Amino acid sequence: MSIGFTNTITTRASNSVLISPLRLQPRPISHSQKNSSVMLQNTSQQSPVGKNLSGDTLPPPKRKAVEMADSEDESDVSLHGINRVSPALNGSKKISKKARLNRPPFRSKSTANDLLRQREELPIWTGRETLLKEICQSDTVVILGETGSGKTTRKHYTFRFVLILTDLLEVPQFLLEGGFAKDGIIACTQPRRVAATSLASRVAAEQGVTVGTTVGYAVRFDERSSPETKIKFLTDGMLVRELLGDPLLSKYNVIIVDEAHERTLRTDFLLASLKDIQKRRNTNKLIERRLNPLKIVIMSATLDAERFSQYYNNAKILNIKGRQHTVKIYYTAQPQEDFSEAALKTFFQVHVTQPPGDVLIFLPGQEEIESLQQSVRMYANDLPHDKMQVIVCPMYASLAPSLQNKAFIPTPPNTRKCILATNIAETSITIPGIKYVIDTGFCKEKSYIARERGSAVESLITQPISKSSAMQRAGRAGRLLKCLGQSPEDVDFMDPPDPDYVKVSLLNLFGLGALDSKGTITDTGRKMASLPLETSFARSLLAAQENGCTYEVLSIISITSASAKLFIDSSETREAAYAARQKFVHPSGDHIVYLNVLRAYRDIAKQETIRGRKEWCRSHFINERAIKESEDIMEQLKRVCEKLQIDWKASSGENVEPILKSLVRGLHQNVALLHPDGQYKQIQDRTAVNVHPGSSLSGRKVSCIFYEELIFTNRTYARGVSSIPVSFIAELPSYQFRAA
DNA sequence: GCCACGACC
Repeated sequence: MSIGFTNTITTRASNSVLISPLRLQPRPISHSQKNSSVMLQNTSQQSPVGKNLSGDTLPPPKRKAVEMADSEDESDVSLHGINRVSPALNGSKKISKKARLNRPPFRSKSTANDLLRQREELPIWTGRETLLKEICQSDTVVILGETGSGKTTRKHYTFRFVLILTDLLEVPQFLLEGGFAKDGIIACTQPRRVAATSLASRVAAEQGVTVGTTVGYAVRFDERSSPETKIKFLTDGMLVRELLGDPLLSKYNVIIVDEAHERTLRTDFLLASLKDIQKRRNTNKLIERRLNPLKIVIMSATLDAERFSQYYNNAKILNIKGRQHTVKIYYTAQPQEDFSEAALKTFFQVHVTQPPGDVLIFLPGQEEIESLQQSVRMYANDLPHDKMQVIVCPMYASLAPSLQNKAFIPTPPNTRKCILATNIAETSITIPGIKYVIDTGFCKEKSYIARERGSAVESLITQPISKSSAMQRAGRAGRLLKCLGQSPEDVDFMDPPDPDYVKVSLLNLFGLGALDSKGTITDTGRKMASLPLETSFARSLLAAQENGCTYEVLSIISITSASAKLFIDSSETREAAYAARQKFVHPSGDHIVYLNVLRAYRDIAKQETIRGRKEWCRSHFINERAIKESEDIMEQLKRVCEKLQIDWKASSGENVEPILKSLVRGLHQNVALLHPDGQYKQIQDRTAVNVHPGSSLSGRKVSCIFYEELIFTNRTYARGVSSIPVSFIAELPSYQFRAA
């Protein structure tokens, strides 16, 4: 194995196990490459799905099952067929350099007609009629894309790439072409924003329209749809939000729930709501009111399909077998100590030995991506001139959108794109032209551990549950009188949340004033549910309305709701950053610091150029992206406030008392008192908390603190901490619970 | 005297 750069990796290898040249093991996903087949078959009645998945022993198709020999050579591996430039290149393993250079940029070729021809070659097309017929006949259909023989997680990822991006993407278009959108919209929900937006662009291109016309999308802060929109991709959270305003989702004829197997609380809640809505809409009474029956299409990639089917009254399961070997996956022969280095080597091995095609590398996080990005660039520069160029595209959620887009830009001729992604791309990103996937295997393991740790933490778990049940209550309350007073225990979840957590969260909602003592939603609760915020901050905002400081509290909430951290923090710059931050400090603690930063930035923004703002942020170690995101959130919150007739302009000026009072109202459970032994103890259960060293209150002792969240590492740390007089908490319900 | 990552509204 000769890779010129192997010897030059020294620094990191010296203190880790030196990796001998990697033995690559290309493992096709499908166990039966040569004759992989397409099955579109109803399997729900007679045979359990599991049998079909476990091997090739599918029962003889009862209905219209279609089998098709795989006509594609294995080396033709374009997702969507996008990088299939000319038929001459198709399927040929060796592409001459000349041919590569002659490749036209594919964008000019990607007319809707070309795309249609490519689409028609997809396996799922052979089962198009069956699929439409089934959806026509049944209220609910479950589409299962099978994962092939082995079911390791890694294979699973790749499977999703292939099937969802090629075949399952056809489903909304079939429905459109099959007339399901004549007087209503076909919705397709996605768990992630980037999936919703990129799928919309892809389908728009295939339909030969621009995004926002027939094909559109809706995600937070970004909606591109119009009255003519027929296929709408949206995040599941967005659809839940629409539920609040339109409890029967009346403008939708079909709702496709993609990636249903991911089973977050949001999707579970959505699935339960859809089931309920379908029951209501598909009764005669409502048909009289001219509401179309609702069709539900569940797309799942796992054996969960059977459970989905049971949940929806034995809905039919359509089993799609697709070309599953269109992406090669490479593992290293042995587990690698230094996965970054292993990934680097593997990439260049692929690069110098394999035919054109882009490479996707999964890495655990931003840091690893940034470092690997540098390494790849460095080594790519040293490659002989007859090798392909390398373009490195980082891809992680907190990356600026413009930089993220780089990965979606078609790869120029004689070039290989190297996409470095976190598990943002794990499921449903549409990156055309990916041919090789290198999975360090690390991101999954890491996140698994994190999740275990997370689930041990009560406060982290109960939060989303409480939010969801608040919404659910609001959604139900909005429906009509008669649904009022339904308790969340009555909602027909596939897997009901742990009753203990439900109890805790209901108690919290009661403490926030969102529920009355009978468990009925209050006006306050209804308002809270219509704010796109955690329940705690939603309550803080309403308190701010009473206290006349909505502007300040909105600002603070916006900062804390942004995904990026406000302060840039790394061990090297920590001291400088600390010094720069001093000009924003306030004796009360972190929340007023946020406010001060935001105020300062807004002043700067008024007079400075974009470059000036950047420079200001840099010199103060402030993350401008966090500020921009928070200003986006603020704008959105302002609009919601206007709808709810909350005056967002009310300001308490320099008086911080009402601000802190409002914040602690929502965070009433996150309060700790200083005990004589010098430790802070939570008022609820008297367990000890420590102020996080990153907090401006670190090292100071004050009598009473409240905080945004607890982080459990070696010790229990409170982050986002402010000091308040003890008198502020006397009237808080949690304090009264404690006394009682 | 300090641990992530990712996702949604």
